Amino acid sequence: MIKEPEMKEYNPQVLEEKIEKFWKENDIYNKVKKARETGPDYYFLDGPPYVSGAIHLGTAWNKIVKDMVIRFRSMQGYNVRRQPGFDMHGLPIEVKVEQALGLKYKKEIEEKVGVENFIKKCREFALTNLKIMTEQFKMLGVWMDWENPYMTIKNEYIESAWFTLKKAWKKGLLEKDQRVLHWCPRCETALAEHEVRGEYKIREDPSIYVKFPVEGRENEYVLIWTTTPWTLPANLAVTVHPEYDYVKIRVNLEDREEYWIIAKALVDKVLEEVGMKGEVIKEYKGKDLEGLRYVHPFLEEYPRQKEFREKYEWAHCVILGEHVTLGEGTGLVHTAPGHGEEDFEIGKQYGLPIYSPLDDEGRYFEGKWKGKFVKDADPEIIEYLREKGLLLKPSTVEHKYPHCWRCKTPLIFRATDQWFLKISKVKDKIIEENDKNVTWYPDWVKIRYDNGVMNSGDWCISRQRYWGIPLPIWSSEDGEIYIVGTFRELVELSVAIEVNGERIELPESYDEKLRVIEEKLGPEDLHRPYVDAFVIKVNNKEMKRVKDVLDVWFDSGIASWASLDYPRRKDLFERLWPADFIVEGEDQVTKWFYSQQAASVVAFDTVPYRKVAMHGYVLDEKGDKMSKSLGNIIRPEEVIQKEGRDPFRFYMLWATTPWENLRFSWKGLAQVKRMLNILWNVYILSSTYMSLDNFDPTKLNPEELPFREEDKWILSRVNTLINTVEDGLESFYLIRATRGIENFVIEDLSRWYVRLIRKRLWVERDDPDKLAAYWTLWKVFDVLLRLMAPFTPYIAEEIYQNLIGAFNNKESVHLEDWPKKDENWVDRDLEKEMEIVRRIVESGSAARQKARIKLRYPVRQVIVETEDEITKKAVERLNQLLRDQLNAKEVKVAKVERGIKVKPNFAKLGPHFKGDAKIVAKWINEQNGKELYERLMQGKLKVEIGDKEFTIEREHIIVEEELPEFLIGEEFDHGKVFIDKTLTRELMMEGLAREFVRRIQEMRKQLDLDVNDRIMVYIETSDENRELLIEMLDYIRGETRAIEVKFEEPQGYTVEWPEVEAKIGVEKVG
RNA sequence: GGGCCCGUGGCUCAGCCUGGUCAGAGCGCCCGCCUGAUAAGCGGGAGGUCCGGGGUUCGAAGCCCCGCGGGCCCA
Repeated sequence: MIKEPEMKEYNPQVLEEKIEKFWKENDIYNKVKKARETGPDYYFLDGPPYVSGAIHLGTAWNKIVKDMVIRFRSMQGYNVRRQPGFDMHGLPIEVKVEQALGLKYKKEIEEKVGVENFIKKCREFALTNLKIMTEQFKMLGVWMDWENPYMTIKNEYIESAWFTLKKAWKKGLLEKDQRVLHWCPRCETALAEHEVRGEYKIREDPSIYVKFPVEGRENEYVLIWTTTPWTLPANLAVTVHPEYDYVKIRVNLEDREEYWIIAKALVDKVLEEVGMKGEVIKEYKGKDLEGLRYVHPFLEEYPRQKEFREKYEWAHCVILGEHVTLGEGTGLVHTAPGHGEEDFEIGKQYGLPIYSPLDDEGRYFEGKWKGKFVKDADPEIIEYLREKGLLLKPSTVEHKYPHCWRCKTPLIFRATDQWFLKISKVKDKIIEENDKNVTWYPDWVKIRYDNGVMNSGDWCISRQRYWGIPLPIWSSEDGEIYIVGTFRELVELSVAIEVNGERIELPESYDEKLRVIEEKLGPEDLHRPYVDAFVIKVNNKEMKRVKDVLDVWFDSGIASWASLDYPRRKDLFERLWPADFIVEGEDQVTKWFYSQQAASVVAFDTVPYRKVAMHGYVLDEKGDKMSKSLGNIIRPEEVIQKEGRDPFRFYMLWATTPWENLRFSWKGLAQVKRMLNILWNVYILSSTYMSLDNFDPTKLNPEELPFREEDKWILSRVNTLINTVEDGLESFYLIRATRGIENFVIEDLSRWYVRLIRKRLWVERDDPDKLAAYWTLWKVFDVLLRLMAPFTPYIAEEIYQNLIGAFNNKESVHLEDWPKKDENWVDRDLEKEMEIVRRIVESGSAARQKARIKLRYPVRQVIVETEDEITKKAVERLNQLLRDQLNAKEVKVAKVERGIKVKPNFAKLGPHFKGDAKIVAKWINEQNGKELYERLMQGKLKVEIGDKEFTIEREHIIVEEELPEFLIGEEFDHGKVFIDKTLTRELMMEGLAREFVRRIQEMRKQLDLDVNDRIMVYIETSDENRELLIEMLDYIRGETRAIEVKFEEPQGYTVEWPEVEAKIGVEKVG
């Protein structure tokens, strides 16, 4: 049974709390899951947010999208896997914990607190943040398995990573290699490409030109330029482009002449910068310079350089490289293979040593500046070069320089030993598999993605840190390695464990071993330092673990199978993998979308998801990023507290096409809230009447109900809406779904349908006409609430509970099936006609306004003038509706006869007839306008006026249409609408009666009477009014639920109404 | 420097794929209406070089090219 609604006003916060409670008490979430258990599987994979501790609008947007998709698919009947995930390892947490423990250097982790304690703190920190974030997500109404999230720190998960790496190893895709990488001297670890992305910041560095003396030639130099003087001790060559032109120039110094070798194109620029003059004396091609030897500036200071000079053929020589550009510098590039990517590559080609005299903290470990941090060495090196006379005009330059994404320390390039996944070998496979199996939303993201894949190199997966998945790589003294795939394998292969420097031999049998291990190391925990303790024996060689941990991006990259606990558990993987759908922000295109495909192709030779969608960023109202420094951060909690969860959710899916950035605007949110408020009002209206009449849709047979055209129309519209919403969701063009709903609620349902049926609802007794309207409203809600449930789960539930649930035998709207379009109700023509009718009503209202006739006063007729066939049909079929809405006694299609008024066009007459213009004008004014117009439309007209002959043309007159005075017209899309403003006595009577009714209603309201209360009405008014009203008393009684209307001294509640010259009294009866 | 995306009234955005009904909506502003959805609702009005410039076409906000500005990613 439909109850009178408890809350008359839409208050999201109160409503949402109530619904939360309802869901909780009745365990609706689990019932929804259970209801779909037998449906086809749908593997939704949550991209794991990093456990930073607080969600922001972007993360909220992300989860709202996901929740909507999950609810939608679930209603469609899928058994949706909805496990949330969290990314819990990695440097950010280490940095936070280091701060909390007051540690300044990496060393202190091992020396001061110990790895075990450190790991413990990291775990606690990650778990605490996970809890906080879970609560925040729940608060958004996101229905996921919060009790059972996947966590990258669990043993099962870690083992999954081991399994993957073992696969890579077996396929020859895991290699140790020396590589020049970004290195953070504070965190003392290498960083991968993707960790440096977006971390380039403007920074001021030295900019110097340095002269390298050419060996065996007096005063001759090759000229190089650098912004990292600290790399000069590691210089091993100078690279020139083989095809570019180079020159030797003679430069005059105070006491001598010098010869510099430099790129031809840069001569003027460099000379200007160093403030000298010179002349070209010789030209070369770059390739002619190959092999030219120079004297390294720090031969004495770095004895190793002397060794290199002797041992390597190409050391301290000019070499050739295609990567040289003429954008800046001298065209001769200082090359240090230990400190630059391209330097490294070209160095390898020429067989040069990879020299990098730095330790992990970025200090020289040998040479003149031994113990000095490189950036601190810069000024000293510059000064030293000056003393040696090798420096030219030092200055500084502002350029983009990469920084550590966690601690913001400037990074250095450094050659180190690292472990790599050889993605270069499977790149083509990634692109191919992606092409074959994955649908991208929107489709052009695929182009962006492919470009990203083609640009990426091998994946450096090792980090010299603690809080991460330990690399399962064990290595013997002579460098042989073995990759352990599971914990079981580790135990099986182990021969000893090392605890606190003490070696404990392990027994033979597996169970015995396990017992000893547990006794000495505690329960299984595949983190450091636990795993570091194992000594294994393979091929009769003892091996110890390589101390590195994994890049966190690898953690999330394996989520599609690791979250299923594969391979420790097989069934889920076999049933579900690959994932059906993932969706993340646009920064993930070359990150998570990529890391997953890369890891998956390595492990399984194919890609791990089928559909992938991308959304944008959340910006502030002005389009700026939200940041602490700008002070423009808006927290999700704040939004929810101020406006509510449903408005927030709907807004985020409504504000913009999902792949574009969303400018968060309170005004936009208010607009959405208003829409929901309107929906709420329609609900209040419906439920109030329905409860009063004990309406029960199950007791009616819709086939027997006398539906009016407007009923059929809104039922057609709501069925069409199913398509709109579904298409929007399927194509991830979410705004089409949300705007479709908004438009339906505001325009179709509230502004039009409710307006049309108002009077029918007010009728007493069980009028079939009223019941048809009830049933229609009810059906519209039945469909609409299901369509809205994924977007606004709370309000949909609240309305559903009262209006629908009891009759559908469902406990919650979220247990309902997604509605199916009922073609029987769809009537395209009717929808078109109604659209036209609305336009006609609008124009009719505008005409009324022009004529100053209030809607309360009926008009005799409305004439629609049109040539459009659909319009003609519409006026015919929807005639009653038009009459009601326009408050007209008759509405018809007809041609309005117009008079034609013709006036002389002086602007044309003057120049043409000169002095006679006035005579002609006078003549025109004397003619019958219509006749003259028609004759001129035929052609020119020769007339005699007085004794002269004139030729009059069409342009000499101005034609005005003259409407009958009683008509007021207004245009609409397909023609014109005319209001007949003739007022008859009958029309006056009706209008006046309605004026009185309105005022009596107003008084009922002031008295706070119930809809059912009966009243007595007393009217004191002018004789004319009384005379007009006397015939309308039945009508007035009916409208106001009055038992009697008397023209006598007002009694009871009495009000003066000067606008209608009346005093009215209202008295409640009974 | 490269790839992809975006640039429409004061504000937030549709429309662009499939060129042609005067370029749409909401908010804000101005003027009205309605009054048992009512601390709501409705109508009307003013307001736009559709980033700029070329081109294709009978016709371009829409298609193509070149710029400018913004975003993400890469270098």
